[in-house]
Amino acid sequence: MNLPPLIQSFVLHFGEMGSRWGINRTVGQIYALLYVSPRPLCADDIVEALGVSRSNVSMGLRELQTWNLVLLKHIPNDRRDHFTTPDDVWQILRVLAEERKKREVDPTLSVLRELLMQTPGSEEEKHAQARLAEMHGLIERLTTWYEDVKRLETERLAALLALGAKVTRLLEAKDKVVGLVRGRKEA
Amino acid sequence: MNLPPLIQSFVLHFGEMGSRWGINRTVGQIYALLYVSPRPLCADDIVEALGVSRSNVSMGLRELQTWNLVLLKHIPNDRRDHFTTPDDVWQILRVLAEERKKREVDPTLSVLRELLMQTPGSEEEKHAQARLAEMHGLIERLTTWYEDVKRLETERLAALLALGAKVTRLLEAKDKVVGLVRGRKEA
DNA sequence: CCGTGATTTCAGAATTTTCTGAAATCTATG
DNA sequence: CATAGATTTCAGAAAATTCTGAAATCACGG
Repeated sequence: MNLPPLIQSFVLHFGEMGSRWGINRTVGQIYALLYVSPRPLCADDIVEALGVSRSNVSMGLRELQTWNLVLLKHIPNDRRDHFTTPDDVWQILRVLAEERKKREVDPTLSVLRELLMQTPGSEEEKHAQARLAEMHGLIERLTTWYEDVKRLETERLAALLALGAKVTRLLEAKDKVVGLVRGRKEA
Repeated sequence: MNLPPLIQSFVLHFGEMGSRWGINRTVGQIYALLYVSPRPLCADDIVEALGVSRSNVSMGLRELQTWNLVLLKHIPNDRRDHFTTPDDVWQILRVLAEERKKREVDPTLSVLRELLMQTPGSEEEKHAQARLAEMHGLIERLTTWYEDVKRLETERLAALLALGAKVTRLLEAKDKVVGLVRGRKEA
């Protein structure tokens, strides 16, 4: 690997981080490299930059494509495929959330649903099912919330984030208004 | 492994899922088992239930403890340590969020900060730094939002979740009110 | 402070994952 | 449709991780 020091540090860190997630070191490094690169890179550029085998890069790019984390760009008069990352970081966040949900949450949800359909054969299983129901309930709330907010445009989403816990003040205000209206009606 | 079928399915699924995260199969299984168990289990109970070695269970429990995902319970007149999971699923969610942040987000944030302090040595590094700044900005927004909402009591948090994207309507309403007030003042 | 049982440690075995190089396949062009 | 360059596949090598059993340590009651 022979990269400008700043870029190298970032790439190495991402590689390590990658292995703390499900993705392996090389995949993390490829992603990081593409992320900071000012222009799309072809597979050989990556081989050169990271010092790993051509086939490893091919597999890594493949995996990143299944994650929708890299895009294929064609450079005029060059037969080779070139790759970039989506350049809007919010877009990246969305993609990441979507993919992780698909891989980590959805399968669990469907197993839970299935197990909750079964008739428990003992007290032990009855208790287990109650616990599964709790977990299922929580995950379902989280995912419907996610389905909701993921539709927001970036700007609104950013506004929401910026507001943070202050939303609860809005909520309180709303409750008060609703309370007042109810009170008046009931009077 | 010799468990009631419903429990076994859950335990096995969690084991598989575990390896999609950073934790290994056994750790996932131990967690799942404790989660559905009606009473605290000791290490030997787990060995028996999962059919893995005693030392493996010891290491697994250790790891789960560093994640704050299992609690030690003492059973009167029994020298052995017994373990459970926190029983409120919201609590579990909080713990999980906190730990993942600590392990996956914080280190990245600090690397980014460090790299952003450096003086870029070339156009390439300059561009890279700009990208890092974008990433840093996004992550920072997300974490401050998280720091904010994690302080909410469960009930408020649930209310917020239930509201989902509808919060934006509240936001719009607020904007309108503020706008009116401003308009009046300026007039 | 000894003995008993619970727990942890740790070196190496077993397993899984990652990576490579050679061969196969694909694809645009003359 | 032959060729050359680009890309992918895949079997096995290399590396990393997980798991085990034996030994060490710990901790409590007598």
